Amino acid sequence: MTDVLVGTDGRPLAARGQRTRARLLEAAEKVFSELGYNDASIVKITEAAGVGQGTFYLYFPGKAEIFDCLVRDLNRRVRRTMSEAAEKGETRIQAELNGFHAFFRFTAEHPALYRIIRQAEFASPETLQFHYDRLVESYVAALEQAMDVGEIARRDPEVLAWALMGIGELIGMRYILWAGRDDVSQHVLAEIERIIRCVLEPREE
Amino acid sequence: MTDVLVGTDGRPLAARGQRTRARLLEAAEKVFSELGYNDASIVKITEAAGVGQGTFYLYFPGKAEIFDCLVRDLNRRVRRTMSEAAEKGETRIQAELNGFHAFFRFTAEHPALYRIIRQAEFASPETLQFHYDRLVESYVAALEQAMDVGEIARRDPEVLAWALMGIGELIGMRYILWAGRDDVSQHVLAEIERIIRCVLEPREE
Amino acid sequence: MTDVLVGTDGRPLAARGQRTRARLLEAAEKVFSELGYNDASIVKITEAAGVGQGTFYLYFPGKAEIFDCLVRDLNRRVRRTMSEAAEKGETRIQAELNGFHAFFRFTAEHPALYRIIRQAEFASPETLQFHYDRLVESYVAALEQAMDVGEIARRDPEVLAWALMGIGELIGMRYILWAGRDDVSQHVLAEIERIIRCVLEPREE
Amino acid sequence: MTDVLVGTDGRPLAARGQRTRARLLEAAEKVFSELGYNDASIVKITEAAGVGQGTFYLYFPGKAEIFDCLVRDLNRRVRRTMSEAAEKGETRIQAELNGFHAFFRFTAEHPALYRIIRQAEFASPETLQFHYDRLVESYVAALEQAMDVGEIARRDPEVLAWALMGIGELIGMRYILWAGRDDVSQHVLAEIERIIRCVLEPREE
DNA sequence: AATGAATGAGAGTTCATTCAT
DNA sequence: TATGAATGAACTCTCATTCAT
Repeated sequence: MTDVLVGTDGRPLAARGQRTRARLLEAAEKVFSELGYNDASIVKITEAAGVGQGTFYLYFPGKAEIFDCLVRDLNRRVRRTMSEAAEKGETRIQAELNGFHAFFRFTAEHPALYRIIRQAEFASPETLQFHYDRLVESYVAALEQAMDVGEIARRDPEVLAWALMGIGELIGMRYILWAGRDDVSQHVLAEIERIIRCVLEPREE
Repeated sequence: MTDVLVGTDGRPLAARGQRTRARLLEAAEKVFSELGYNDASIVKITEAAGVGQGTFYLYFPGKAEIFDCLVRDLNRRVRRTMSEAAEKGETRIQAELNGFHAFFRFTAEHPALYRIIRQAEFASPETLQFHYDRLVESYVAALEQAMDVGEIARRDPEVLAWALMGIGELIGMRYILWAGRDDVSQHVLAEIERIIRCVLEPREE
Repeated sequence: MTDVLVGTDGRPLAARGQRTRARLLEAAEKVFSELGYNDASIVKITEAAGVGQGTFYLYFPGKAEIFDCLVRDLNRRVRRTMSEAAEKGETRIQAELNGFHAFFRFTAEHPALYRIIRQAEFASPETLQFHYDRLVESYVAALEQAMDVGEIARRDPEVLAWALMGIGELIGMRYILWAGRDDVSQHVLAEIERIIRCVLEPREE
Repeated sequence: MTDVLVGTDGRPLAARGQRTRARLLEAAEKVFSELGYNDASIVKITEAAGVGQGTFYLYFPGKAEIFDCLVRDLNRRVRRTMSEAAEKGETRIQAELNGFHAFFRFTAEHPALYRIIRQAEFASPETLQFHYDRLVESYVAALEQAMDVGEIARRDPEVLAWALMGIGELIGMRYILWAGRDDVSQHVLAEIERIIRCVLEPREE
């Protein structure tokens, strides 16, 4: 049930058009993640994609729109990756830990997600909110379910979701992006696990 | 024991000069926080400060430098605010909770800190790291001390510090910045407190 | 066997591009010669060429480069003009005199060459040297040949070349540029001829 | 019979003022000769002179005026130097040769003369003409006198003067300025002497 | 479906000059 | 007599976007 792809003029894209569009998106991820939103330029994207400057505007109305498109795409992928990893967890807590780990690996493979997102604040605020909101949505659904069956402590699931995302985000930033690593170390992973367990495990209070 | 302020030419500033420099910094905070690093321009800053364009360059070599200056300034202030609040806590955990709350209030008063920092990734990466590193430093010192006296659970203090900062950052972003509020609600504050307590309280494992 | 013209991006120019480039060069000659290197500005050049400001940078990386290009172009033309004129001389001395005269006429038609060159000292020293060196080169070749066959007095051809150029330069400046004339008067031409003859004619010493 | 020095306001200068003015002129010669007219700036001149920016305008109405003043000053000095050297010549031709040599030495000591003059074309055209005209004047007087007594060949003294200046100018530029030397080599000097002799010596034609 | 030449608003920056002190 | 903070016009250059081909 994939949406049908259309060009700027609203008409659906033939096979060739779809390929060009895909090339542009791929180039955009590369350029945006290397240069950031502002220093990325249409020329650089089209050059990286190997198409003419004007061609860009056949597929995207402008810089902001291809950026949005890219972020939504990355968001979809990170959520799919996380939920797939979570499904393999036997307990709900294990599932969350798996999701966390999947998030770190995705971050390592797509530094773009980070680098881009963090400057979307002004470039495209709705997109930034969209990104976080969708992640929270996924989290909340899983957390509520686990709370209902008593596998994790009962709290406001939304606040909890934002807190967990915050942990993931700064740990990923510090120990993957800035460390230039492919994954967080076993040590950090273990520490994170202990923290997450403390937060989630039900306990007599 | 304040550093002596100097102009671009290296000469110390007279009273009038110091006032102008302060006006520029104030204007810069406003402009950067409203428009973001990239859309902020020297003209806009000087207009907001009510000085001529050329005047800017008597005090700062360029946009990047006034940005750095501003971030360092805000960083100093947020850390001071947090540690002052922490000092009033009777237990160490209470101290951390106070610090968190102070952080939220500072965020509400200086949305600039957030909005600006989050997009410094490309504009001024060292400044971004400087900001987080100094915050972590402060955290780590306090956490280690508390661990030593057994007031909080023993963990890797650095990982813990990043995790706590992550929580503070996204909660502040969601419940203050995006909510346009002056403080987080009692409810959110209470939830956060429970989470922080879980993370910090020593327990038999 | 003309070099293929390329734009700033390194790609060869289509017909339309070549026309625009030529318009810019023509405009640059006009603007540079009227205003001088320093007071000439890209805006003025593009206005004179009837193109947008940005267009300039599709063809030249900057002011210095279009200047260089122009000087090299003029240099090529003045040397061609001089050597064509020289070829019609029956004796070698007559050839040199013809060359001189051609130089004066060229000067009258392209005051730019003068006005521009004389202030390239700081703006573009290599270009200044290039101009004189190539002229000297042409002179030296001709003078050496004539010395070999004994048609002119034997001397250090390089020193002689610089001396002759000096004569041509200041005479052209004084009696054409400053006089605002199309050519030097018969009288001045005759005087110059006598001087040149003295310098070149072989004599028993 | 020195002119009385006045400030911008027209009032004559006291001893202190004269010293400041002299310091400014000295600094200007240095800055102009190193940087050229256009890249020289008032700030640089006042810094080099060790005075405040505003002080400049107490002595000179602007950049163009101090430039003029400097050129006139240098012109006076080069002419004095040349005529003093010439006076020591026993024959008139020897006198001219001495003058030439003095000119080369002056050039070596004051590269400013050259570097500055060559770009005065647009910055201050009258000053450029003034410079050459005064030099020609000196030449013409000497040449006419020598022609009258038959020591040198009779020609149009003005054309001859310009030709001689041209020789001196380009030789000086090439063999002193560009060569970065203190004087022209013996070889070049000898060659120049032969050329000058050819031009000046009376001969049966 | 694709091109790339052309545009012009707006960016950061410099500097001759003024003027209150 | 001397200062240096302040100015603003003008500069070079970039880039998202348009449009004729």
